Amino acid sequence: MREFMAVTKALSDPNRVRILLALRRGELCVCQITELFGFAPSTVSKHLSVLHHAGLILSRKSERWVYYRLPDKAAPVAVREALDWVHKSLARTDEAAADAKKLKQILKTDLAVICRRQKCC
Amino acid sequence: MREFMAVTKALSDPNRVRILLALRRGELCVCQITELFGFAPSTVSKHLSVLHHAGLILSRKSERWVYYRLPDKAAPVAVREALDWVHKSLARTDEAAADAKKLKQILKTDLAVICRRQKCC
DNA sequence: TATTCATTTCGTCATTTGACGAAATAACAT
DNA sequence: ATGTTATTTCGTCAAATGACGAAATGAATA
Repeated sequence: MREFMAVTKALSDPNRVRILLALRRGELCVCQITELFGFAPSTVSKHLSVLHHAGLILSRKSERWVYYRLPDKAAPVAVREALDWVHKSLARTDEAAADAKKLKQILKTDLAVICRRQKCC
Repeated sequence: MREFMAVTKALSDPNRVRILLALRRGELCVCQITELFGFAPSTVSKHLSVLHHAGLILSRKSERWVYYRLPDKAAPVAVREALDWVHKSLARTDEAAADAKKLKQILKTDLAVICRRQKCC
């Protein structure tokens, strides 16, 4: 029950759900997600922490960056079913399409450039 | 997306999830659920309203009482999958068992008696 | 060793949430 | 009609949530 509620609470914020959808195509680092949403890095980090704590995403550190990704088949059943449900319900929505489009542009740009962009202004 | 978030927000409170589990065996009226949880009737009513708004439960009025129940197969796919996920994940937990046990006692008692019990003390 | 930099943690603030009791509502009983 | 009663709505309050910026962390680089 505790774990289940961690998942439902994680899914109860639309921006966290957007993150799960954005990760569909593969892992992303924090600054890419920050760029996609236009939030402060600390805000994105907190959302990622909630998702991670619920087991809905995994993390990996490489060079300067922390990458987050969806778990593989080995994930607990409850987690896998939750993710399937999210994707089946929302993958074809306008919101997911808009995010996917913006993400495509972000992925064309060098990581270091994106990260530095968030400091100024 | 709006509807999906209505469902996830409804599922993000443990007491609302408990209500969904309690309805597994069949419809219940508000005062039976109130008796089961020990909350104020207004609190239970609010929870039921959130679940109803998300499409996770249906209501029916009969005599003095309002009965709530889980939707049938005709429910939207997103709703049905959410309910399946909840039940598959939690039906066998200790919490669900404890509620089911208490509910069994409540169902033995006359409705009018249960409702009146909530007024006093 | 010191610096840089991506990320996280912490403190603050406005908003939302979940609890309650009191009052309103609506259906039934007298 | 009047009163009873189950449920809902409303207003209030404490606690949780989500946003931010500032400061801390920790790994890579100079």
